[in-house]
Amino acid sequence: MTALEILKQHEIKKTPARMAMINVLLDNKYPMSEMDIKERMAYLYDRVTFYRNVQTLASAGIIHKIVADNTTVCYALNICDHAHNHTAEYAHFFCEACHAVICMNQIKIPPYKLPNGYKFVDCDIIIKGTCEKCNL
Amino acid sequence: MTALEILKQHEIKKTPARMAMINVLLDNKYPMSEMDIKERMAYLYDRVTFYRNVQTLASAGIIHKIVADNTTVCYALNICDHAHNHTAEYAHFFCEACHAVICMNQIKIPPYKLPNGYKFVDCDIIIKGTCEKCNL
DNA sequence: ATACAAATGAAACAGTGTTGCAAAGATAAT
DNA sequence: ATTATCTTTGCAACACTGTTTCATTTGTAT
Repeated sequence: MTALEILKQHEIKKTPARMAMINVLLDNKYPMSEMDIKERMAYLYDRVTFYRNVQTLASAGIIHKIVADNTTVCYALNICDHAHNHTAEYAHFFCEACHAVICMNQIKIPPYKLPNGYKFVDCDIIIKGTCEKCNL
Repeated sequence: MTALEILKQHEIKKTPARMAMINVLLDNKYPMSEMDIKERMAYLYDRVTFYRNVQTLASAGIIHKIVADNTTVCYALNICDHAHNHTAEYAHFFCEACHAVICMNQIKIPPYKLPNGYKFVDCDIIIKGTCEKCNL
């Protein structure tokens, strides 16, 4: 999937800022922070445009936001090799040592039973600890 | 449990700022944001002191931080009516309409199996939706 | 009462996310 | 091709969150 194909498939207009953003995310396997993305977008980067496109791409289902911690927010493409099911959701791992955010494909979000009157929309699971590399 | 008893039990020095903070949390059942707490602490409030005491009280196990969303962070006492087990952890519900953060005692965090090499420390589950009151 | 360590408050700063507005770019119709 | 329209962009300005530094104050044990 190229950035252009992704945009066309979701009927979102192709703009340089969006193309650059998606391409940066395509080039990296792991979820990236605003800073990570900014560093790789160079002159095409404007913070307001970035946040507006985060909104646009997220509500189109192209990317999702991962809040690992209130000071660590990452963005990742919704392309999962292992499933085409866009509604399936997964836990994320946050390494407290290197601050990497990693998608835990193995850990799916179960169907929680909320008390009467509550409506479920979404669920985020953040598992904190130390990652493979940091445990060596 | 009074604020003083809580501090003594954890061998944390009694100071006006800490007493006020714990008392505000004792008076409210639901997790509170910095703003919520500030509004109820009046002249005793200084932001730096607040954040330092969040650290102190959290690492002593008196309070815990709940990151409902990157722009919604709440703090709550670790007093659970239903259990003395401090290591047990629960999911939290975040109402997208009124932004209330509610402890879901019913939903415990299961023992997730991480891939080899990963070390588990902690886990946060945030369930998003709309609450009782907002669904009326 | 004193002495020492811990806690506080103020100023300054960095990062994140938003709003308003004018300019630029894309789209469609004539 | 030209105009009209709508979307997107980029900039300035702002609000909020969280941290660092440092001088001063306070708590507590003796």
